[in-house]
Amino acid sequence: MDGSHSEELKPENQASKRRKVVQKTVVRVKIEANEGKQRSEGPPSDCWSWRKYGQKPIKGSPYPRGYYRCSTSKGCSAKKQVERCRTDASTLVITYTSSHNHPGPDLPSTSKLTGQDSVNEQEEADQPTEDLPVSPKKEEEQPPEQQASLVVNSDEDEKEEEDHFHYSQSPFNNSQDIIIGQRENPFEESLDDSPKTVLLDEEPLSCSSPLMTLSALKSEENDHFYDELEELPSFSSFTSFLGSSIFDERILILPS
DNA sequence: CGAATTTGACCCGCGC
DNA sequence: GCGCGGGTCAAATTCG
Repeated sequence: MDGSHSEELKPENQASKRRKVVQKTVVRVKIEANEGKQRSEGPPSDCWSWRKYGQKPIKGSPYPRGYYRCSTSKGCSAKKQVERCRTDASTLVITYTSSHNHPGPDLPSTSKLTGQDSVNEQEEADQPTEDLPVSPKKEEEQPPEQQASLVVNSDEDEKEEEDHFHYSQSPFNNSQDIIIGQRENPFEESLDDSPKTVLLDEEPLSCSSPLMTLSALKSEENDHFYDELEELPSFSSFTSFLGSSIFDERILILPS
């Protein structure tokens, strides 16, 4: 009844899911320093709002994978996948797909940032449902050095996974270490009721942080840049700047 | 009442 | 050609 005509109703959606050459950013968040205290929750991602649109158990992993979509903007095709390392429950693996087509949730440029103009921020508002303006470009010519590192080969990382979090200190060539609000994982809610309350540094706070600025900037002016390389040398600074408890690893995955 | 979340079902790509 | 796994959508439910 519903599967008859429905197939022709969402051709694009399904097609979008196909293994096209979309770039993925894998962020590994090691949660351990906070232990026991701030187990509130909190998508370590950015301060954007994510709406969960699905969850599925992953083969070989005792933990399910959650699928989130950017709810800040309806036209935003930014997606995020949150899962736990099957070998290390303390390691949260977040995979970002696509990028945001709009500025932050509520901090477009209100902040003084670096004083410099953040560009006209948000020039999107053009392609609401259209394809991502930054995806279909030409990611076929990525520097080989990018995908050559550790990180997930797309399907062979399962065995490396264990070692990954170990030597997350990969060269700046392809990965930057950034620190973002670390906290328990969303899965906690399943085990615990998860009050979901802001205890200490909540997302909003992070937004004000330079990190947020980076993200926002990246989405706005580095839009095209982000889809090509996403090389944020500045991140390195942040690493040293915040480097302390947990470590974040941003890996750009470029399927050839 | 509205928005967000949850769960199930469906579909597609890939491997064997 | 069939099966498996992964990903997304849609409808229902729950919370604010």
